[in-house]
Amino acid sequence: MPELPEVETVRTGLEKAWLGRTITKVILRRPNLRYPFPEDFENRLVGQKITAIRRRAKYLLIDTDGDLVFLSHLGMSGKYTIFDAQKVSQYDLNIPDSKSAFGAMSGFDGRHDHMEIRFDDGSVSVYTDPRRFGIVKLFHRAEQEIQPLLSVLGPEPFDDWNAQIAANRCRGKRSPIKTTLLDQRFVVGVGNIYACEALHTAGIAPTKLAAQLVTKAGKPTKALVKLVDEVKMVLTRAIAAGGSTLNDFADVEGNLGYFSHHFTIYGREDEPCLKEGCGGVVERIVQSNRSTFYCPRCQK
DNA sequence: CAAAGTTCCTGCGAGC
DNA sequence: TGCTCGCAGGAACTTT
Repeated sequence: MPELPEVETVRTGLEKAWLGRTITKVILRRPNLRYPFPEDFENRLVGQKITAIRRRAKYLLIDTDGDLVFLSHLGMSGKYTIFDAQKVSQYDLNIPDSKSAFGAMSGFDGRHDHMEIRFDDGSVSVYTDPRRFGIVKLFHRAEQEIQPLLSVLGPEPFDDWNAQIAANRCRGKRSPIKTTLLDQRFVVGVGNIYACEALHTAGIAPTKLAAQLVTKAGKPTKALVKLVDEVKMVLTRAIAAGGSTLNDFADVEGNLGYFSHHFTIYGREDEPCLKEGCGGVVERIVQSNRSTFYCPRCQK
């Protein structure tokens, strides 16, 4: 569940469950996700009190009072499920650490519950990730600047990004604009779904070359100005939708997924374009090995 | 067959 | 012409 809006929703949920709490135990049920878990990960976290939950791009950055930063990326299928103390009391936590006590959760058998974090208030958070594309790192706060994963990132869409900055990046670029949107050096947080959505709303063909959205003078075209605006809009709306589903976050069901009811183009191949008066039919193409959904009629 | 993400490798074109 | 550099596109990771 991992584009910026979903990560931001998770961030808010974790803030609610973790902030001010102290970690009493960490259990890992396998040696790695995408990368090996950090050296001595469990012991270093025990006794640490959570002082902030931040987000950078699609990364969650959890600060502790011992000046550690616990970095968590959800990959494609990672999620956290929060069990409060009352819920936890329904489970037997004294079973061997190698086995998840939360097997009944989310319809899974617990096989993919790779990490368990217990807190001093009796709550337990379980990280589940079937595909294991997720990432976990642990470093000192002072080392954050030199983290390779973070140092390559481009601007946050809301804080540091505008049409001129986008134009500077698009200038001379021979990649399609869809591919460019997915490039986290161009702008962070946009993934396959919201890239499709923003291009549709902005009326721009995903195959259009990035360079075509910049004038000879290096200024953004009207289309690029609109696109930058639509990216921010679609992300804002999705965050708002996520915020409204936050109650579900603490639910044992843990069904915090994409806010798919709001998609106007993604996943709608062969269905009618929803743009007012367009009458086109949604097509699916593949760009850089990713599906792109668009309307050939209203996206030029 | 496809899937919401990211890194790494290869191959190609531009330029010296 | 030949080599190097940088960029663009694709494969790979994994399970359902």
